[in-house]
Amino acid sequence: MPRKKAPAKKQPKKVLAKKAPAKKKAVKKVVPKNVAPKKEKKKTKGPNYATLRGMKDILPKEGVSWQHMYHTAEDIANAYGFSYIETPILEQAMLFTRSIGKGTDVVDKEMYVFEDKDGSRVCLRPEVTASVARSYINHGMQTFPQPVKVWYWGQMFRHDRPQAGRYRQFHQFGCETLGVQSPVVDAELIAVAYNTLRDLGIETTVRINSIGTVEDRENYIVELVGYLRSKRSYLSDESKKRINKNPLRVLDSKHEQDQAVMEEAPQILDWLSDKSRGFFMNVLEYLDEAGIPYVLTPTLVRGLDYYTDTVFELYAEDDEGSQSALGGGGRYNGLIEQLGGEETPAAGFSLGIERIAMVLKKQREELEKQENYKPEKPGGIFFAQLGEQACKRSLYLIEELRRKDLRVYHNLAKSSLKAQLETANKLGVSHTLILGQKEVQDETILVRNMESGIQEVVDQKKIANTVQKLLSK
RNA sequence: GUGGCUAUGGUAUAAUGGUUAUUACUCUGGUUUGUGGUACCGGCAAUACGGGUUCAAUUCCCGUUAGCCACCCCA
Repeated sequence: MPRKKAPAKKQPKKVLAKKAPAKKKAVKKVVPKNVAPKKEKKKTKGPNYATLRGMKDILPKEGVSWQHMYHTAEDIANAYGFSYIETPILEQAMLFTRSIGKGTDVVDKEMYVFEDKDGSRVCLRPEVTASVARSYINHGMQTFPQPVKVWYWGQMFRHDRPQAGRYRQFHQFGCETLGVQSPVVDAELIAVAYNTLRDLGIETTVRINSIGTVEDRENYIVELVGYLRSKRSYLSDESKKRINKNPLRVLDSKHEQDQAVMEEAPQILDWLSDKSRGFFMNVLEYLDEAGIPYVLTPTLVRGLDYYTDTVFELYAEDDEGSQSALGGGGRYNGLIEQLGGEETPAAGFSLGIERIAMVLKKQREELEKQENYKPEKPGGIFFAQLGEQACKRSLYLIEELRRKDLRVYHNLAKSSLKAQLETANKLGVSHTLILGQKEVQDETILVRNMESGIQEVVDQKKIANTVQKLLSK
Protein backbone atom coordinates (compact mmCIF):
# COMPACT_ATOMS: atom_id res chain seq x y z
CA MET A 1 0.00 0.00 0.00
CA PRO A 2 1.28 3.39 -0.84
CA ARG A 3 2.31 5.35 2.13
CA LYS A 4 1.84 9.00 1.57
CA LYS A 5 3.78 11.69 3.25
CA ALA A 6 2.02 11.78 6.54
CA PRO A 7 0.41 15.20 6.83
CA ALA A 8 1.73 15.62 10.32
CA LYS A 9 -1.51 14.59 11.89
CA LYS A 10 -1.36 13.97 15.55
CA GLN A 11 1.41 15.53 17.50
CA PRO A 12 1.90 13.00 20.20
CA LYS A 13 2.17 14.38 23.61
CA LYS A 14 4.92 12.68 25.41
CA VAL A 15 3.88 12.49 28.95
CA LEU A 16 5.83 9.61 30.18
CA ALA A 17 9.09 7.82 30.24
CA LYS A 18 11.58 10.56 30.13
CA LYS A 19 14.25 8.57 31.79
CA ALA A 20 15.07 5.07 31.11
CA PRO A 21 12.76 3.21 33.44
CA ALA A 22 14.80 2.83 36.54
CA LYS A 23 13.80 -0.38 38.22
CA LYS A 24 10.45 -1.89 37.89
CA LYS A 25 8.92 -1.17 41.26
CA ALA A 26 9.83 2.46 41.38
CA VAL A 27 8.45 3.32 38.00
CA LYS A 28 5.32 1.36 38.30
CA LYS A 29 3.62 3.65 40.73
CA VAL A 30 4.38 6.77 38.82
CA VAL A 31 3.38 5.72 35.38
CA PRO A 32 0.17 3.92 34.56
CA LYS A 33 1.38 0.86 32.81
CA ASN A 34 -1.59 0.37 30.61
CA VAL A 35 -0.89 3.41 28.52
CA ALA A 36 1.53 2.76 25.75
CA PRO A 37 3.59 5.72 24.70
CA LYS A 38 2.63 7.18 21.39
CA LYS A 39 5.31 7.14 18.83
CA GLU A 40 6.34 9.69 16.30
CA LYS A 41 4.79 8.87 13.00
CA LYS A 42 7.42 7.54 10.70
CA LYS A 43 7.39 8.15 7.05
CA THR A 44 7.94 5.03 5.11
CA LYS A 45 10.17 5.73 2.23
CA GLY A 46 10.83 3.88 -0.94
CA PRO A 47 8.70 2.31 -3.59
CA ASN A 48 5.88 -0.06 -2.91
CA TYR A 49 6.25 -3.32 -4.67
CA ALA A 50 3.28 -5.28 -5.83
CA THR A 51 3.12 -8.66 -7.43
CA LEU A 52 3.07 -8.54 -11.19
CA ARG A 53 -0.28 -8.75 -12.85
CA GLY A 54 -1.69 -12.23 -12.84
CA MET A 55 0.86 -13.47 -10.31
CA LYS A 56 0.04 -14.27 -6.75
CA ASP A 57 1.54 -15.30 -3.46
CA ILE A 58 0.45 -18.54 -1.95
CA LEU A 59 0.06 -17.54 1.66
CA PRO A 60 0.84 -19.52 4.81
CA LYS A 61 -2.81 -20.18 5.50
CA GLU A 62 -3.11 -21.87 2.12
CA GLY A 63 -0.01 -23.93 2.72
CA VAL A 64 -1.78 -26.93 4.20
CA SER A 65 -4.16 -27.12 1.29
CA TRP A 66 -1.36 -26.87 -1.27
CA GLN A 67 0.71 -29.52 0.40
CA HIS A 68 -2.33 -31.74 0.52
CA MET A 69 -2.94 -31.31 -3.19
CA TYR A 70 0.67 -32.01 -3.96
CA HIS A 71 0.82 -35.12 -1.85
CA THR A 72 -2.44 -36.48 -3.21
CA ALA A 73 -1.16 -36.03 -6.74
CA GLU A 74 2.17 -37.55 -5.86
CA ASP A 75 0.61 -40.58 -4.18
CA ILE A 76 -1.72 -41.33 -7.06
CA ALA A 77 0.90 -40.85 -9.75
CA ASN A 78 3.27 -43.14 -7.90
CA ALA A 79 0.57 -45.70 -7.29
CA TYR A 80 -0.06 -45.88 -11.03
CA GLY A 81 3.62 -46.32 -11.71
CA PHE A 82 4.55 -42.88 -12.97
CA SER A 83 8.02 -41.51 -12.20
CA TYR A 84 8.71 -37.92 -11.31
CA ILE A 85 10.25 -35.69 -13.95
CA GLU A 86 11.23 -32.06 -13.83
CA THR A 87 12.12 -30.03 -16.87
CA PRO A 88 13.39 -26.44 -17.01
CA ILE A 89 10.95 -23.59 -16.81
CA LEU A 90 12.91 -21.71 -19.45
CA GLU A 91 13.06 -23.32 -22.88
CA GLN A 92 13.72 -22.38 -26.49
CA ALA A 93 10.71 -20.56 -27.84
CA MET A 94 10.78 -22.76 -30.91
CA LEU A 95 9.98 -25.84 -28.88
CA PHE A 96 6.51 -24.54 -28.21
CA THR A 97 5.78 -22.72 -31.44
CA ARG A 98 6.55 -25.97 -33.27
CA SER A 99 4.55 -28.28 -31.05
CA ILE A 100 1.58 -26.28 -29.89
CA GLY A 101 1.35 -24.67 -33.26
CA LYS A 102 1.34 -21.21 -34.74
CA GLY A 103 -2.15 -19.85 -34.94
CA THR A 104 -3.10 -21.04 -31.50
CA ASP A 105 -3.72 -18.37 -28.89
CA VAL A 106 -1.31 -19.99 -26.50
CA VAL A 107 1.57 -19.43 -28.89
CA ASP A 108 0.51 -16.29 -30.69
CA LYS A 109 -0.70 -14.22 -27.80
CA GLU A 110 0.10 -15.77 -24.49
CA MET A 111 3.73 -16.87 -24.47
CA TYR A 112 6.31 -15.05 -22.42
CA VAL A 113 8.97 -14.84 -25.10
CA PHE A 114 12.10 -12.76 -24.86
CA GLU A 115 15.63 -12.50 -26.09
CA ASP A 116 18.29 -14.03 -23.91
CA LYS A 117 21.69 -12.38 -23.46
CA ASP A 118 23.16 -14.38 -26.31
CA GLY A 119 20.37 -13.29 -28.62
CA SER A 120 18.46 -16.55 -28.64
CA ARG A 121 14.71 -16.61 -28.36
CA VAL A 122 13.63 -18.19 -25.13
CA CYS A 123 10.31 -18.46 -23.35
CA LEU A 124 8.75 -19.38 -20.07
CA ARG A 125 6.97 -22.66 -20.63
CA PRO A 126 3.23 -22.41 -21.21
CA GLU A 127 2.87 -26.17 -20.61
CA VAL A 128 5.04 -29.21 -20.07
CA THR A 129 4.09 -31.80 -22.66
CA ALA A 130 6.46 -30.43 -25.27
CA SER A 131 9.27 -30.32 -22.72
CA VAL A 132 8.68 -33.93 -21.78
CA ALA A 133 8.71 -34.90 -25.44
CA ARG A 134 11.96 -32.97 -25.89
CA SER A 135 13.45 -34.71 -22.89
CA TYR A 136 12.35 -38.11 -24.22
CA ILE A 137 14.22 -37.43 -27.44
CA ASN A 138 17.29 -35.82 -25.85
CA HIS A 139 17.89 -38.64 -23.43
CA GLY A 140 17.14 -41.51 -25.75
CA MET A 141 14.21 -42.68 -23.74
CA GLN A 142 13.07 -44.83 -26.64
CA THR A 143 15.71 -47.26 -25.35
CA PHE A 144 14.01 -47.41 -21.94
CA PRO A 145 11.40 -50.08 -21.29
CA GLN A 146 8.25 -48.80 -22.96
CA PRO A 147 6.03 -47.15 -22.06
CA VAL A 148 7.85 -44.36 -20.30
CA LYS A 149 5.50 -42.98 -17.69
CA VAL A 150 6.26 -39.66 -16.00
CA TRP A 151 4.46 -37.18 -13.82
CA TYR A 152 5.26 -33.56 -13.12
CA TRP A 153 4.17 -30.61 -11.00
CA GLY A 154 5.24 -27.05 -11.62
CA GLN A 155 4.68 -23.50 -12.75
CA MET A 156 3.45 -22.54 -16.20
CA PHE A 157 3.22 -19.09 -17.71
CA ARG A 158 0.65 -17.65 -20.04
CA HIS A 159 0.18 -13.97 -20.66
CA ASP A 160 -3.58 -14.02 -20.63
CA ARG A 161 -5.97 -11.59 -19.06
CA PRO A 162 -6.30 -12.57 -15.40
CA GLN A 163 -9.65 -13.70 -14.11
CA ALA A 164 -10.86 -15.84 -11.24
CA GLY A 165 -9.05 -19.15 -11.59
CA ARG A 166 -6.89 -17.79 -14.37
CA TYR A 167 -3.43 -16.52 -13.65
CA ARG A 168 -0.37 -15.71 -15.67
CA GLN A 169 1.71 -17.94 -13.51
CA PHE A 170 -0.08 -21.11 -12.49
CA HIS A 171 0.64 -24.67 -11.49
CA GLN A 172 -0.10 -27.86 -13.30
CA PHE A 173 0.07 -31.44 -12.22
CA GLY A 174 0.19 -33.89 -15.07
CA CYS A 175 1.14 -37.31 -16.34
CA GLU A 176 2.51 -38.45 -19.70
CA THR A 177 2.78 -41.95 -21.07
CA LEU A 178 5.09 -42.28 -24.04
CA GLY A 179 5.99 -45.08 -26.37
CA VAL A 180 2.89 -47.24 -26.53
CA GLN A 181 -0.12 -47.14 -28.78
CA SER A 182 -2.83 -48.72 -26.72
CA PRO A 183 -6.27 -47.61 -25.62
CA VAL A 184 -5.41 -48.77 -22.11
CA VAL A 185 -2.96 -45.91 -21.88
CA ASP A 186 -5.61 -43.33 -22.65
CA ALA A 187 -8.04 -44.89 -20.21
CA GLU A 188 -5.42 -45.09 -17.49
CA LEU A 189 -4.51 -41.43 -17.86
CA ILE A 190 -8.14 -40.44 -17.60
CA ALA A 191 -8.46 -42.65 -14.54
CA VAL A 192 -5.46 -40.99 -12.88
CA ALA A 193 -6.84 -37.52 -13.50
CA TYR A 194 -10.32 -38.51 -12.39
CA ASN A 195 -9.14 -40.29 -9.26
CA THR A 196 -6.81 -37.51 -8.24
CA LEU A 197 -9.71 -35.13 -8.21
CA ARG A 198 -11.94 -37.62 -6.50
CA ASP A 199 -9.37 -38.20 -3.78
CA LEU A 200 -9.32 -34.47 -3.25
CA GLY A 201 -13.06 -34.60 -2.78
CA ILE A 202 -14.09 -33.18 -6.12
CA GLU A 203 -16.63 -34.97 -8.28
CA THR A 204 -15.95 -34.34 -11.92
CA THR A 205 -17.50 -34.96 -15.27
CA VAL A 206 -15.20 -36.34 -17.93
CA ARG A 207 -15.96 -35.14 -21.43
CA ILE A 208 -14.35 -37.14 -24.14
CA ASN A 209 -14.07 -37.13 -27.90
CA SER A 210 -11.79 -38.30 -30.65
CA ILE A 211 -10.41 -36.03 -33.32
CA GLY A 212 -8.75 -38.81 -35.26
CA THR A 213 -5.51 -38.61 -37.17
CA VAL A 214 -4.23 -35.46 -38.75
CA GLU A 215 -5.57 -36.75 -42.05
CA ASP A 216 -9.00 -37.52 -40.64
CA ARG A 217 -9.17 -34.07 -39.26
CA GLU A 218 -8.15 -32.38 -42.48
CA ASN A 219 -10.87 -34.18 -44.36
CA TYR A 220 -13.37 -33.31 -41.70
CA ILE A 221 -12.38 -29.67 -41.63
CA VAL A 222 -13.01 -29.40 -45.36
CA GLU A 223 -16.47 -30.79 -44.79
CA LEU A 224 -17.10 -28.63 -41.75
CA VAL A 225 -16.00 -25.43 -43.45
CA GLY A 226 -18.31 -26.20 -46.32
CA TYR A 227 -21.20 -26.64 -43.95
CA LEU A 228 -20.38 -23.51 -41.97
CA ARG A 229 -20.16 -21.43 -45.13
CA SER A 230 -23.61 -22.60 -46.11
CA LYS A 231 -24.96 -21.48 -42.75
CA ARG A 232 -22.79 -18.43 -42.50
CA SER A 233 -25.63 -15.97 -42.03
CA TYR A 234 -26.86 -17.79 -38.93
CA LEU A 235 -23.54 -17.67 -37.15
CA SER A 236 -22.31 -15.14 -34.63
CA ASP A 237 -19.74 -12.61 -35.81
CA GLU A 238 -17.18 -14.34 -33.68
CA SER A 239 -17.74 -17.62 -35.42
CA LYS A 240 -17.78 -16.10 -38.88
CA LYS A 241 -14.21 -15.07 -38.30
CA ARG A 242 -13.34 -18.50 -37.04
CA ILE A 243 -14.48 -20.27 -40.19
CA ASN A 244 -11.19 -19.48 -41.84
CA LYS A 245 -8.96 -19.14 -38.84
CA ASN A 246 -9.92 -22.07 -36.67
CA PRO A 247 -13.13 -23.77 -37.81
CA LEU A 248 -13.01 -26.46 -35.13
CA ARG A 249 -13.49 -23.75 -32.54
CA VAL A 250 -16.97 -23.00 -33.85
CA LEU A 251 -17.98 -26.38 -32.50
CA ASP A 252 -17.73 -25.43 -28.85
CA SER A 253 -18.91 -21.87 -29.28
CA LYS A 254 -21.04 -20.61 -26.43
CA HIS A 255 -23.35 -18.52 -28.57
CA GLU A 256 -26.84 -19.96 -28.68
CA GLN A 257 -27.25 -19.24 -32.36
CA ASP A 258 -24.03 -21.13 -33.12
CA GLN A 259 -25.08 -24.07 -31.02
CA ALA A 260 -28.28 -24.35 -32.99
CA VAL A 261 -26.29 -24.48 -36.21
CA MET A 262 -23.94 -27.04 -34.76
CA GLU A 263 -26.70 -29.48 -34.06
CA GLU A 264 -26.95 -30.22 -37.75
CA ALA A 265 -23.25 -30.03 -38.40
CA PRO A 266 -21.21 -32.99 -39.55
CA GLN A 267 -19.65 -34.78 -36.60
CA ILE A 268 -16.01 -35.62 -36.52
CA LEU A 269 -16.74 -39.09 -35.23
CA ASP A 270 -18.27 -39.90 -38.61
CA TRP A 271 -15.05 -38.91 -40.34
CA LEU A 272 -12.68 -41.03 -38.36
CA SER A 273 -10.72 -43.72 -40.13
CA ASP A 274 -11.69 -47.26 -39.15
CA LYS A 275 -8.52 -47.53 -37.16
CA SER A 276 -9.15 -44.38 -35.16
CA ARG A 277 -12.77 -45.23 -34.59
CA GLY A 278 -11.89 -48.69 -33.36
CA PHE A 279 -9.24 -47.28 -31.10
CA PHE A 280 -11.64 -44.78 -29.63
CA MET A 281 -14.29 -47.43 -29.02
CA ASN A 282 -11.69 -49.43 -27.13
CA VAL A 283 -10.82 -46.45 -24.96
CA LEU A 284 -14.48 -46.07 -24.06
CA GLU A 285 -14.76 -49.77 -23.26
CA TYR A 286 -11.83 -49.58 -20.90
CA LEU A 287 -13.36 -46.57 -19.21
CA ASP A 288 -16.59 -48.50 -18.73
CA GLU A 289 -14.56 -51.34 -17.30
CA ALA A 290 -12.73 -49.02 -14.93
CA GLY A 291 -16.01 -47.56 -13.80
CA ILE A 292 -15.20 -44.04 -14.90
CA PRO A 293 -18.26 -42.11 -15.98
CA TYR A 294 -17.85 -40.00 -19.09
CA VAL A 295 -19.88 -37.90 -21.44
CA LEU A 296 -19.25 -38.35 -25.14
CA THR A 297 -18.92 -34.81 -26.42
CA PRO A 298 -18.60 -34.56 -30.21
CA THR A 299 -18.02 -30.83 -30.02
CA LEU A 300 -14.97 -31.15 -27.82
CA VAL A 301 -11.82 -30.03 -29.61
CA ARG A 302 -8.69 -28.83 -27.93
CA GLY A 303 -6.66 -25.74 -28.52
CA LEU A 304 -3.27 -27.28 -29.08
CA ASP A 305 -2.25 -28.57 -32.49
CA TYR A 306 -0.47 -31.71 -31.44
CA TYR A 307 -3.50 -33.68 -30.32
CA THR A 308 -4.62 -36.74 -32.24
CA ASP A 309 -7.35 -39.25 -31.53
CA THR A 310 -8.47 -39.11 -27.92
CA VAL A 311 -9.10 -35.74 -26.30
CA PHE A 312 -10.75 -35.15 -22.94
CA GLU A 313 -11.49 -32.52 -20.33
CA LEU A 314 -12.56 -32.66 -16.70
CA TYR A 315 -15.15 -30.34 -15.25
CA ALA A 316 -16.21 -29.80 -11.67
CA GLU A 317 -19.67 -31.28 -11.25
CA ASP A 318 -21.29 -28.19 -9.79
CA ASP A 319 -19.62 -25.87 -12.25
CA GLU A 320 -20.51 -22.27 -12.48
CA GLY A 321 -18.47 -19.57 -14.03
CA SER A 322 -16.41 -19.93 -17.11
CA GLN A 323 -13.19 -21.27 -15.62
CA SER A 324 -14.66 -24.59 -14.63
CA ALA A 325 -12.35 -26.82 -16.65
CA LEU A 326 -10.07 -28.36 -14.08
CA GLY A 327 -7.90 -30.15 -16.56
CA GLY A 328 -7.61 -31.88 -19.85
CA GLY A 329 -5.44 -33.88 -22.12
CA GLY A 330 -5.28 -36.31 -24.92
CA ARG A 331 -3.16 -38.33 -27.27
CA TYR A 332 -0.35 -36.74 -29.27
CA ASN A 333 1.03 -39.38 -31.57
CA GLY A 334 2.77 -36.98 -33.94
CA LEU A 335 4.52 -34.73 -31.47
CA ILE A 336 7.77 -36.54 -30.89
CA GLU A 337 8.39 -37.05 -34.57
CA GLN A 338 7.59 -33.43 -35.17
CA LEU A 339 10.24 -32.43 -32.68
CA GLY A 340 12.82 -34.56 -34.45
CA GLY A 341 12.45 -37.93 -32.77
CA GLU A 342 11.26 -41.30 -33.95
CA GLU A 343 7.58 -41.75 -34.62
CA THR A 344 6.29 -42.34 -31.09
CA PRO A 345 2.77 -42.70 -29.78
CA ALA A 346 2.09 -40.83 -26.55
CA ALA A 347 -0.66 -39.34 -24.43
CA GLY A 348 -1.01 -37.22 -21.32
CA PHE A 349 -3.09 -34.91 -19.23
CA SER A 350 -2.67 -31.96 -16.91
CA LEU A 351 -4.71 -30.50 -14.09
CA GLY A 352 -4.83 -26.82 -13.17
CA ILE A 353 -3.96 -26.56 -9.50
CA GLU A 354 -5.30 -23.04 -9.01
CA ARG A 355 -8.63 -24.15 -10.40
CA ILE A 356 -8.71 -27.11 -8.06
CA ALA A 357 -7.74 -24.87 -5.16
CA MET A 358 -10.63 -22.62 -6.06
CA VAL A 359 -13.12 -25.49 -5.91
CA LEU A 360 -11.67 -26.77 -2.65
CA LYS A 361 -11.85 -23.31 -1.15
CA LYS A 362 -15.51 -23.08 -2.03
CA GLN A 363 -16.14 -26.46 -0.45
CA ARG A 364 -14.29 -25.47 2.70
CA GLU A 365 -16.31 -22.28 3.00
CA GLU A 366 -19.48 -24.31 2.75
CA LEU A 367 -18.21 -26.59 5.49
CA GLU A 368 -17.32 -23.73 7.77
CA LYS A 369 -20.83 -22.36 7.48
CA GLN A 370 -22.24 -25.46 9.07
CA GLU A 371 -22.96 -25.19 12.77
CA ASN A 372 -21.10 -28.22 14.00
CA TYR A 373 -17.96 -27.26 12.13
CA LYS A 374 -14.77 -27.77 14.10
CA PRO A 375 -11.42 -26.78 12.73
CA GLU A 376 -8.90 -29.56 12.71
CA LYS A 377 -6.31 -29.60 15.43
CA PRO A 378 -2.74 -29.42 14.31
CA GLY A 379 -0.93 -32.67 14.93
CA GLY A 380 1.49 -31.30 17.44
CA ILE A 381 2.12 -30.01 20.90
CA PHE A 382 3.07 -26.61 22.28
CA PHE A 383 6.09 -26.01 24.47
CA ALA A 384 6.03 -23.10 26.92
CA GLN A 385 8.89 -22.03 29.09
CA LEU A 386 9.44 -19.66 31.98
CA GLY A 387 12.68 -18.07 32.95
CA GLU A 388 16.14 -18.11 31.49
CA GLN A 389 17.15 -21.48 32.81
CA ALA A 390 13.98 -23.10 31.60
CA CYS A 391 14.37 -21.48 28.20
CA LYS A 392 17.79 -23.00 27.77
CA ARG A 393 16.70 -26.37 28.99
CA SER A 394 13.68 -26.27 26.69
CA LEU A 395 15.88 -26.22 23.62
CA TYR A 396 17.31 -29.55 24.64
CA LEU A 397 13.92 -31.07 25.38
CA ILE A 398 12.38 -29.79 22.16
CA GLU A 399 15.22 -31.34 20.18
CA GLU A 400 14.61 -34.61 21.88
CA LEU A 401 10.93 -34.53 20.97
CA ARG A 402 11.65 -33.64 17.38
CA ARG A 403 14.08 -36.49 17.06
CA LYS A 404 11.09 -38.73 17.69
CA ASP A 405 9.31 -37.00 14.81
CA LEU A 406 6.95 -35.16 17.10
CA ARG A 407 5.83 -31.77 15.95
CA VAL A 408 6.62 -29.10 18.53
CA TYR A 409 5.40 -25.53 18.33
CA HIS A 410 6.80 -22.86 20.58
CA ASN A 411 7.15 -19.15 21.07
CA LEU A 412 10.38 -19.03 22.99
CA ALA A 413 10.87 -15.39 22.12
CA LYS A 414 8.13 -14.50 24.56
CA SER A 415 8.77 -14.61 28.23
CA SER A 416 5.38 -14.48 29.86
CA LEU A 417 3.52 -17.71 30.25
CA LYS A 418 0.33 -15.91 29.44
CA ALA A 419 1.53 -14.87 26.03
CA GLN A 420 2.78 -18.36 25.30
CA LEU A 421 -0.48 -20.00 26.27
CA GLU A 422 -2.24 -17.51 24.09
CA THR A 423 -0.17 -18.62 21.14
CA ALA A 424 -0.85 -22.24 22.00
CA ASN A 425 -4.52 -21.49 22.07
CA LYS A 426 -4.45 -19.77 18.70
CA LEU A 427 -2.67 -22.74 17.20
CA GLY A 428 -5.38 -24.96 18.59
CA VAL A 429 -3.08 -27.64 19.97
CA SER A 430 -4.56 -30.16 22.36
CA HIS A 431 -1.77 -30.06 24.94
CA THR A 432 0.93 -27.70 26.13
CA LEU A 433 4.12 -28.58 27.94
CA ILE A 434 5.14 -26.07 30.59
CA LEU A 435 8.66 -25.84 31.90
CA GLY A 436 9.40 -23.40 34.73
CA GLN A 437 12.13 -22.81 37.25
CA LYS A 438 10.72 -25.33 39.62
CA GLU A 439 10.39 -28.03 37.02
CA VAL A 440 13.95 -27.53 35.83
CA GLN A 441 15.14 -28.23 39.34
CA ASP A 442 12.90 -31.24 39.85
CA GLU A 443 13.60 -32.53 36.34
CA THR A 444 9.88 -32.66 35.70
CA ILE A 445 7.57 -30.90 33.30
CA LEU A 446 3.89 -29.95 33.30
CA VAL A 447 1.53 -31.36 30.70
CA ARG A 448 -1.52 -29.20 30.33
CA ASN A 449 -4.66 -30.35 28.62
CA MET A 450 -5.82 -27.25 26.79
CA GLU A 451 -9.43 -28.23 26.76
CA SER A 452 -9.95 -29.26 30.37
CA GLY A 453 -7.16 -27.23 31.95
CA ILE A 454 -6.00 -30.26 33.87
CA GLN A 455 -2.26 -30.41 34.44
CA GLU A 456 -0.07 -33.33 35.17
CA VAL A 457 3.50 -33.45 36.43
CA VAL A 458 5.65 -35.75 34.35
CA ASP A 459 9.24 -36.82 34.68
CA GLN A 460 11.34 -35.19 31.96
CA LYS A 461 12.75 -38.54 30.98
CA LYS A 462 9.32 -39.84 30.16
CA ILE A 463 8.17 -36.80 28.27
CA ALA A 464 8.72 -38.14 24.77
CA ASN A 465 6.67 -41.22 25.48
CA THR A 466 3.91 -39.24 27.11
CA VAL A 467 3.65 -36.86 24.18
CA GLN A 468 3.71 -39.72 21.74
CA LYS A 469 0.74 -41.27 23.47
CA LEU A 470 -1.17 -38.00 23.64
CA LEU A 471 -0.70 -37.27 19.96
CA SER A 472 -1.56 -40.74 18.78
CA LYS A 473 -4.99 -40.48 20.33
C1' G B 1 -6.97 -9.06 -26.69
C1' U B 2 -12.72 -6.87 -26.23
C1' G B 3 -16.70 -5.08 -23.12
C1' G B 4 -19.18 -4.07 -18.19
C1' C B 5 -18.72 -3.14 -12.86
C1' U B 6 -15.57 -1.79 -8.79
C1' A B 7 -11.36 0.54 -5.78
C1' U B 8 -11.45 3.61 2.16
C1' G B 9 -6.09 0.36 7.55
C1' G B 10 -3.88 -6.64 6.86
C1' U B 11 -9.49 -8.15 6.45
C1' A B 12 -14.64 -6.56 6.49
C1' U B 13 -17.06 -1.91 6.55
C1' A B 14 -19.33 3.63 7.76
C1' A B 15 -19.43 8.64 6.20
C1' U B 16 -18.65 13.48 3.98
C1' G B 17 -17.37 19.10 -1.39
C1' G B 18 -14.97 21.87 4.62
C1' U B 19 -11.38 20.80 11.78
C1' U B 20 -8.70 14.95 14.16
C1' A B 21 -12.26 9.75 8.23
C1' U B 22 -16.57 5.51 11.58
C1' U B 23 -16.92 0.71 13.43
C1' A B 24 -15.61 -4.42 13.99
C1' C B 25 -12.06 -8.27 13.38
C1' U B 26 -6.83 -9.34 13.10
C1' C B 27 -2.05 -8.02 15.03
C1' U B 28 0.52 -5.90 19.31
C1' G B 29 1.29 -4.24 24.65
C1' G B 30 -0.96 -4.14 29.39
C1' U B 31 -4.92 -5.21 33.62
C1' U B 32 0.83 -5.58 40.05
C1' U B 33 5.54 -10.37 36.05
C1' G B 34 3.59 -19.30 36.97
C1' U B 35 -1.67 -20.21 33.23
C1' G B 36 -4.92 -19.40 27.26
C1' G B 37 -9.77 -19.74 25.12
C1' U B 38 -14.62 -15.19 27.39
C1' A B 39 -13.88 -9.13 30.13
C1' C B 40 -11.40 -4.33 30.48
C1' C B 41 -7.60 -0.39 29.03
C1' G B 42 -3.92 1.19 25.35
C1' G B 43 -1.16 0.95 20.51
C1' C B 44 -0.12 0.04 15.07
C1' A B 45 -2.81 0.69 10.61
C1' A B 46 -6.60 3.33 5.19
C1' U B 47 -9.39 7.17 1.15
C1' A B 48 -4.86 2.72 -5.24
C1' C B 49 -1.72 6.18 -8.48
C1' G B 50 -1.52 10.72 -11.62
C1' G B 51 -3.98 14.93 -13.45
C1' G B 52 -8.34 18.33 -13.74
C1' U B 53 -12.76 21.33 -11.70
C1' U B 54 -13.04 24.12 -6.87
C1' C B 55 -11.34 28.89 -1.92
C1' A B 56 -11.55 23.59 -0.47
C1' A B 57 -11.71 16.77 -3.36
C1' U B 58 -11.54 10.78 0.00
C1' U B 59 -16.28 12.61 -2.31
C1' C B 60 -17.32 15.38 -8.95
C1' C B 61 -14.60 14.61 -13.98
C1' C B 62 -10.50 12.34 -16.98
C1' G B 63 -6.33 9.08 -17.42
C1' U B 64 -3.34 5.00 -15.32
C1' U B 65 -3.06 0.67 -12.51
C1' A B 66 -5.32 -3.39 -10.18
C1' G B 67 -9.47 -6.66 -8.99
C1' C B 68 -14.08 -8.97 -10.27
C1' C B 69 -17.69 -10.59 -14.15
C1' A B 70 -18.75 -11.85 -19.27
C1' C B 71 -16.46 -12.73 -24.08
C1' C B 72 -12.04 -14.91 -26.03
C1' C B 73 -8.86 -18.75 -24.58
C1' C B 74 -7.57 -22.52 -21.52
C1' A B 75 -5.51 -25.13 -16.78
